[in-house]
Amino acid sequence: MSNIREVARIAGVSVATVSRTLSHPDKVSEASKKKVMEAIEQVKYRPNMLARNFRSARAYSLVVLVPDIANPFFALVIRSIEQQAQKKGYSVLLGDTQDSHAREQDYIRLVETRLADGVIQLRPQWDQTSDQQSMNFPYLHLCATESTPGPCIRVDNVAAFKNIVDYLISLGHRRIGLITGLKGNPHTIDRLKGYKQALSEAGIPFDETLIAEGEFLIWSGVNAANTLCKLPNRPTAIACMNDEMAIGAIQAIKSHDLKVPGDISVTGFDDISYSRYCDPPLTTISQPADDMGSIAVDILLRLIEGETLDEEEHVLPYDFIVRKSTSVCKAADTNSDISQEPN
Amino acid sequence: MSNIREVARIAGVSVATVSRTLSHPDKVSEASKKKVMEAIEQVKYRPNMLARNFRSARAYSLVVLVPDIANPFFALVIRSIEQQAQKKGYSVLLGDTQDSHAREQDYIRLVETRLADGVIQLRPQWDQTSDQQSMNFPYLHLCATESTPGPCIRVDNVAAFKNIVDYLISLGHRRIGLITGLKGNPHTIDRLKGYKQALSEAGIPFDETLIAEGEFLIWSGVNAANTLCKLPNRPTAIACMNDEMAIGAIQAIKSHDLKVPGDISVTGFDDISYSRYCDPPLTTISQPADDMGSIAVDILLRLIEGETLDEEEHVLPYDFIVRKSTSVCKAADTNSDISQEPN
DNA sequence: GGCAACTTCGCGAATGTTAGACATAGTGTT
DNA sequence: AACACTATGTCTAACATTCGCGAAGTTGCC
Repeated sequence: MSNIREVARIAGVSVATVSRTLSHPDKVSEASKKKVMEAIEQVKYRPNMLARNFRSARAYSLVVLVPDIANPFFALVIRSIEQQAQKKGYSVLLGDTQDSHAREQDYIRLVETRLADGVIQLRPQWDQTSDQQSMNFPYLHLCATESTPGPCIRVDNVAAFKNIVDYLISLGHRRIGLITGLKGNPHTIDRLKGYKQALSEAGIPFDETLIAEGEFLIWSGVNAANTLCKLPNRPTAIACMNDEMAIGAIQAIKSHDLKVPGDISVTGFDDISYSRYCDPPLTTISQPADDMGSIAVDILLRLIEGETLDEEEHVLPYDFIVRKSTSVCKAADTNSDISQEPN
Repeated sequence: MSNIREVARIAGVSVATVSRTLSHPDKVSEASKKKVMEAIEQVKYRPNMLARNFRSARAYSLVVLVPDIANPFFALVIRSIEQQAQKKGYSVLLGDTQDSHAREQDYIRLVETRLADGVIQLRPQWDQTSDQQSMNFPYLHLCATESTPGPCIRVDNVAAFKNIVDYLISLGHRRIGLITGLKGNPHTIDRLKGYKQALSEAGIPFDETLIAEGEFLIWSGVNAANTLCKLPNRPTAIACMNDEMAIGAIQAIKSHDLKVPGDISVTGFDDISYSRYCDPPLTTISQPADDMGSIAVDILLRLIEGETLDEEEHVLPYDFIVRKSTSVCKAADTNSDISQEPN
């Protein structure tokens, strides 16, 4: 396999000139450049990037840690990360951790051993104490929450979820079920906060029995919705903490011979592509997946370059999307304790 | 940052012993190993893998080329690839090409420049002539078709699709619509072949007007199904070349005030997770995504090790999954030219 | 013509690791 | 005491590239 020396020999220049031609073309005369390019063409030379990276002590690659690539929202974000990274000359090392701490550590070791320059973490930070002190390398939380320490990008989950519940209340709903993620998950915590804020502002008492725990997966939405449907006084609306659970919930509700939204309104979160095409199409929150990915790469590269950020936290806007899975509460008059003011 | 020399100094052994401890532990006494490990712990030494890879002329990474990571079937396969690769000590470089030839070439260059050891290609091979002669490095087609050259893994798309259409015919359907992928796509070609085989065996003439072209994306399923529903003599069943188009088709059919499967049966292909939860749940073909991924990694690693394969083509089994989106053809008696024999 | 400033390029060092050749010391076996 | 074996050290080479330094050449200006 041809190397830089052979190219230099054929082009009749020094090894350094070949190197400069490829890495700093502005420092080489046109004549030399031409000779070098011809020699490269002739022997089909491809620079050995392993050597280049070794010499420059940079891997030009990023690790993306994701709990599950099969989650369509994560897939969208990663698609955007990959695109922006490639544009900037970086590769993406995919780390699907399946929520395993050990697997995550394996990928972090890639940075410690110089095989990657930084990490974009898509899993939210569960416990504040554990990791961050040891993360003395470029490390960025995407899909972060209010409690995330260090550099992060996020949407305002509290406000977004409050937005949804406000809307359900404006439709006359008073008994609003909630399908959460796992209890300790920061997204669960933030969105639950939004739910409670909306209820509290409307003067609706919080009712523990209307809360069902899920795991952000379709089947867990099915189970949780089944529980809620069997309540003696079942809710007239169910807000789900993501679209997948909402899709599962819709199926479960239908299996009880109830109509969506006629008997129970349902909402999601994320706006995955299936939300638009399920029956009925889902009212949900859209997060700016593309922007999140590209901004994350830009910020991480600045960290890699050694810049210090003016502000660690970047909060991006979300969209509230009303589709057909929500409607006015038919049983509104039975909850007559509060006057409703639709807008 | 600490290097191997410093560890050797602190442990009071030679550099060679440290290297041996980490790379060939069986050649080092327990006592030395202990000293070395303690020194490593003390200075938080992490071997510089850039140097190791450079020295061994191996990147220990694989490129996975995928047309679109947001396709849930591809996401499943990649999840499996990543898992198996990590188990074998390899990293996965994600290359989402969005069907761009240029982006694909960029990733192939990673192998030419030694930053990756091999490629797993999830896009099927469109034109036989273009690439393969230049692929003189470990290169493996996953999701391949009958016409794929070189090492490949696939299911029998022809037989699988014939299986679906056979089933529809056994339910009494005679006018069976087809929503394809793009015309030149090898998956389209293979599955169309299966469709035609099934019709031909049943003595049903092929009707060009029942074929609608899609792009394997939800919205294209919507458009194609709209076209088929507006036909003067519309089909009683629609076979779709993947689940996403089937999900779109179901929505479109419902928007024409038709029932699925009452008026039109619908089938998919891939068995993505939403197929089980859409309304009605989808009759479809399940491909062994996990096996495909792990087998692909195993084979590619053998190619990287320089082995020659006994057989280049690996055909894996598929499952035919009957759910609720298909039913007996109500209009069967109007197609009375052929006696039906359900099984 | 002389000098400064700039451009272009070659030389040699340096990067961290591993492998191989070989020597040495220690241990246990015959 | 001779031998085999293991564990370890020493030393050198190798990997392909980049970078700092300085030499050589070119241009511009007075």
